[in-house]
Amino acid sequence: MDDLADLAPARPGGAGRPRGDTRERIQAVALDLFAERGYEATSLREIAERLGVTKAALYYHFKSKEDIVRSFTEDYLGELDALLAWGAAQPRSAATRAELLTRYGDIVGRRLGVLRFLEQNRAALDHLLSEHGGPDRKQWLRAQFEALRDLLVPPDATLRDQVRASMAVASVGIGCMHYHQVADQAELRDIVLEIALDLTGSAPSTP
Amino acid sequence: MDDLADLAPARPGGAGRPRGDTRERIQAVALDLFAERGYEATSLREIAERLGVTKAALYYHFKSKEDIVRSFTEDYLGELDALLAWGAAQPRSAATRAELLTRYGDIVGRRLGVLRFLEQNRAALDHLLSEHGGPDRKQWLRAQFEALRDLLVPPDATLRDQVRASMAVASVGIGCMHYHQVADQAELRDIVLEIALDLTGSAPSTP
DNA sequence: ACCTGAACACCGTTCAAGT
DNA sequence: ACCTGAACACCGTTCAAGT
Repeated sequence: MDDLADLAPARPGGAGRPRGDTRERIQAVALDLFAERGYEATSLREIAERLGVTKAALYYHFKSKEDIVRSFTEDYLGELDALLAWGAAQPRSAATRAELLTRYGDIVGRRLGVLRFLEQNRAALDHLLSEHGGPDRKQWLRAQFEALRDLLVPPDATLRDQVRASMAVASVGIGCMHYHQVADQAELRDIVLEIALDLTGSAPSTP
Repeated sequence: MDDLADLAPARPGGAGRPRGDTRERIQAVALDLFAERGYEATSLREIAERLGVTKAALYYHFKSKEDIVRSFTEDYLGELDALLAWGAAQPRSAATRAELLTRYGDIVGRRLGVLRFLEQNRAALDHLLSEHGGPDRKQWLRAQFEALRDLLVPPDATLRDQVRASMAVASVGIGCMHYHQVADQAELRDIVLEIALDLTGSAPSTP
């Protein structure tokens, strides 16, 4: 049920296994509470109490509340950046579009917990992610969203095609997230990609 | 600007307008800040300072911070409830679907500021709107979203058709909101509705 | 290395008191 | 009716101190 398995601490100190798993437990509890009740509405006291430590103890593992968020979002954001870089280097063909949407679905599908957190905390995020990437990183998520959309349409696309490309991107994210509890995730992926490809297929109005 | 006290009654019977417009100014400033920086991240001190009053003054006009939110969301939520009630009483035809999506677009288009606030503050909202409607009103927005979706598909619809209907609803909201700055809003409405109707049109797989 | 206790300024909320 | 000043418990954060 948790997708935090791949969040290794990457702590220095040679070959010694860091026996304290407190850091990872903080991440797991925080992602859970932040996604469910919201980032601002969740206090560090709640997180600490759930783990049986004091508030101050959290500050040994993370330098701030925002830092906890970064620790489980940066991987996702990095993968998205990589996808955008790859897409920018490809020809703007139908095959590229299909590949972009498929890979995007993979990234999203692998980190549904993080995506749910992002969706639920949009307002808090612009303020949170200002460190990631450049300096003027307000509206970060939106910028990434639009970058992906722009790879799906020619630079001079009509408003109609832009909107349709936007909805293609949104379909993948919203579809995977909203239906994350369905049994057959492979079927869901097919459905979502069919919608997304429909929307980016040129076919202006011919039946 | 002198002292001749206006002993005006200040309460002309029925729904008397309080001559001070402080209440509405609070609403406007709050909606603005809540949508931009987020509900939790915006303090009452900021709102009060912008209006040149003290924090405590806000509590004369609203009984809590949440109450300010309710004051500008209840109209929108009421209209949605009315639409759902209307839809539930209609036959589940293609004409009804088109009408539902069109009316939904009208409601959304008329209150983009509120919708933007709702989208940006999803996490805070479940906690906020627990008063509205019944007692167990957690996940309120989601419940309304799914109710609208369910009016667009038969009760035994396939997963594919359910997902497509979800995306139809989402298209209207996201499309209107994401492209709220475009000049020709009528054109946008047509584009968004075309997408939504495409997605709810039965056409299983025939091109 | 890992954590605590006490302190800091700030938050939403209340309330007696002013006009 | 409309607003203020001071108080309340809580928040994120810091830091000297403990093991």
